[in-house]
Amino acid sequence: MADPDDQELLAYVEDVAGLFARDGLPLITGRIIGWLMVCDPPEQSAQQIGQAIQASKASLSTNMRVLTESGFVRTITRPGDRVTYYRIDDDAWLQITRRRLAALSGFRDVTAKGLRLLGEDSPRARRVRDAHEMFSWLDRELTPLWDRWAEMRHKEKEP
Amino acid sequence: MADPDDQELLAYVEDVAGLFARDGLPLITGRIIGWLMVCDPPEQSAQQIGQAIQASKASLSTNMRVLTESGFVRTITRPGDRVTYYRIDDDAWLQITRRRLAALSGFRDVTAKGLRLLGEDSPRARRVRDAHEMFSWLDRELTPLWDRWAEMRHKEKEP
DNA sequence: CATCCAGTTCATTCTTGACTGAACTATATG
DNA sequence: CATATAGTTCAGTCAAGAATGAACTGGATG
Repeated sequence: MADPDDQELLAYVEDVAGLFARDGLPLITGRIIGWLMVCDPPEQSAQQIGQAIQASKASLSTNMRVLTESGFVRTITRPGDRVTYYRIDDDAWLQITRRRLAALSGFRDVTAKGLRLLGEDSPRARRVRDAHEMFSWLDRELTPLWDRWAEMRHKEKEP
Repeated sequence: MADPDDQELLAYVEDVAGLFARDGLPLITGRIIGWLMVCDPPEQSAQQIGQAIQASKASLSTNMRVLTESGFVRTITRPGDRVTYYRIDDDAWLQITRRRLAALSGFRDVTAKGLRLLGEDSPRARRVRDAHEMFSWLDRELTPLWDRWAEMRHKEKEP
């Protein structure tokens, strides 16, 4: 438990990668995130990551760029050291989740457009109208939802 | 507005298809849903759908099966008529959204597994632990969230 | 300056799965 | 019964994009 063997660790990394793969993300991207969640130390060079998950330098380069640009992974550099180290952002999962939920705004926008196209009150627009009401409601729920999370987190730190 | 021209309609169908494509769903699947949201009448045969969105009989057959099996589309049949008509389910978007949110339970399960692997209280598990707390909390929020939706909907019908 | 190596870029390979045509099954109609 | 057509199935085609090897860039070191 203090030191889980590599095989278990890698199996777990595959589990994490599987989560992302279901949403169409490349396996390697998911593996990197999975590895950065459990590796020791938390900071790893591209080479270390590549060895752990068996991926090429080129793949690492591409994927690390995507992950850092999207804010899920942070880079650590030291003067006099060409090597860049990567660490999962503390809020990576929060951000992933928030973005997934925020994507629902896209649905609401499309239903809104549909209403304009068919006429807000036309009988033909009923299907679009029903969906639009649901997405609008959900969107309004999301802000207070994340407010509650922030509040809860705040309380935990100062009990 | 009463009768939007075909070009606008098809452009809109592509918008809807785009929403689904972002999650890795085939374009045709999204087009079918999009078309069934705006078509007149709401019931359409596979042939009608195929003509509208320019897809083959074979594609229609496969996709209609997937969509009906997952409960997003309902079939309508009439005695003495070999043709099956399809209609979008009234709760299709609700179901799609609920399933998307429910998928977050998968994340929670994986973080739970991670904690068992690394040891709940070990410093090394901190990253997984933080994520697990967030997903657990979110999962607990979802039930009351959908309860509120049911309640709101109920009130609308009986003011 | 020469060397070494981290990291990037790009052309290429390869896998995956969406989509279709065509053959086939089954049901309604004259 | 013969015909026409709705719907299924399946082998084959094709495109998208994930992953890589190899060539290249640039900073650190002796």
